[in-house]
Amino acid sequence: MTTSDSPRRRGRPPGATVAELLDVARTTFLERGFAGTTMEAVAVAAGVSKSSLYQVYPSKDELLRAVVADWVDRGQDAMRPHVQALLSGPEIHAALLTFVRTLQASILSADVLGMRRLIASEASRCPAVAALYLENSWRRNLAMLTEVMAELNRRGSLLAPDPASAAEQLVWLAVGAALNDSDLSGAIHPVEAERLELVAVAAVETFSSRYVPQSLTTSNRPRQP
Amino acid sequence: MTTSDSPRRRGRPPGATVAELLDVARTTFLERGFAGTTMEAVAVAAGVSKSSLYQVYPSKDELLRAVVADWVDRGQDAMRPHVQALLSGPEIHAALLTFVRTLQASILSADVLGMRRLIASEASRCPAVAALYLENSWRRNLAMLTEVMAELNRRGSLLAPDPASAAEQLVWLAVGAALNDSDLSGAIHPVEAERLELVAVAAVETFSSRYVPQSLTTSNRPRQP
DNA sequence: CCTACCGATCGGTAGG
DNA sequence: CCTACCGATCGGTAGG
Repeated sequence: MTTSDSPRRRGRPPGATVAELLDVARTTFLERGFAGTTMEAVAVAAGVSKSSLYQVYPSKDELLRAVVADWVDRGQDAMRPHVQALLSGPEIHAALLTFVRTLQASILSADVLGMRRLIASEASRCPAVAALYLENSWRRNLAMLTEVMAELNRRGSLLAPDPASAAEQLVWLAVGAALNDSDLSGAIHPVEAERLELVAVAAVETFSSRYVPQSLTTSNRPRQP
Repeated sequence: MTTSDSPRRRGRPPGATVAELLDVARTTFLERGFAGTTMEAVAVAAGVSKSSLYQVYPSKDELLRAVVADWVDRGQDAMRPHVQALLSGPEIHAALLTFVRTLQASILSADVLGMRRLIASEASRCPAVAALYLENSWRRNLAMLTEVMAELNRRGSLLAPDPASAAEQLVWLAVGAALNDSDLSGAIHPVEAERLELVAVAAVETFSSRYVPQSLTTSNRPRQP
């Protein structure tokens, strides 16, 4: 009843608890899925009571939303340096291949695939959560890549009058098949590295055929595939 | 007690009921999702008792499996004529564009997107169901397209030493972005036809840059995109 | 005796 | 912060 109770005697600081809560919740969601995760399990794993958990996140859906928002936030700029690297390489073909490999490693990591599945599985029930990811992560990164495509176009390294289309094509050439396999598989089975590398090379080859000016390809790439 | 009771007085023939059951179940799953669908709702909608439903499908998972198996089965050859049409067209560029449009219309139809979401949402819990779709529908159609790519290669209409890679690239250029949007959206919102057509044209353009021999493109397609 | 079906209800669990 | 508990729901089953 009194307000004079010392706050420090009642558990950990809320700030630390919130971060820990989101981490524990994310892990549990990834391991057991949304439906398979109980609020009690999250509370126990985080070392708090169910009541406390509900005081911070008034519903299971709100907890999911917070987990996704936090995750999107923390990964906000993870892709930027790799996209920017496309501008610094002396040779466009090699830079593209490096970028595609990085793109594959990022999008097809167990963590990202798991979050993607979690989000997709609840997309019909929680459209706002899915939209959060689609807008603030996927489209944000795609816009970043589009910007760089436009800059490469200005420099004459690419002939891509529609940089947004070029960016999308590169992404889907690079990860479409593997992403589909993941979405339609039970387990997160990392694609074999060997096959992935073949896909990466083929993606860059096809992308270059369309967008890299002949003058740049002939000198660096044998004409016969 | 007597065996002279006429069987026809006791309910519909099981065969007809099974087909109706699967249809009702599929519709309900698509409308409410797997978790949102109760066995009772399916039974009621089909006009049978829950007990009867359980006698045919001993569990909800088995019902899902049967729905997917039936759906995959019935759509088994839907793609074949469109893939084959790639061989009969006099001009490869036009044939490719027609095919890509058909591919988009098929994969991005409300029905197929809905089933895909249903399957993907339960993929971690029912890997066998997801595998059923991945193998007997997705990969089957892709193998069909690969065969045709190989034939086009033999005829000299394409220069695709790796027809499987070419087939995959065409598919992902055509539907990657839209499929991703659908997987990460709450509702089945058909992509705007205008944007989809732009994607189709761009997909064929990029695919052709890599795989259609120069001799075939220069005569039919203006060099400047 | 059998098959197909129904009304009723159980045990167990989840969010809150 | 915890224990105890609620109203509701659902997959699956048994008696007739």
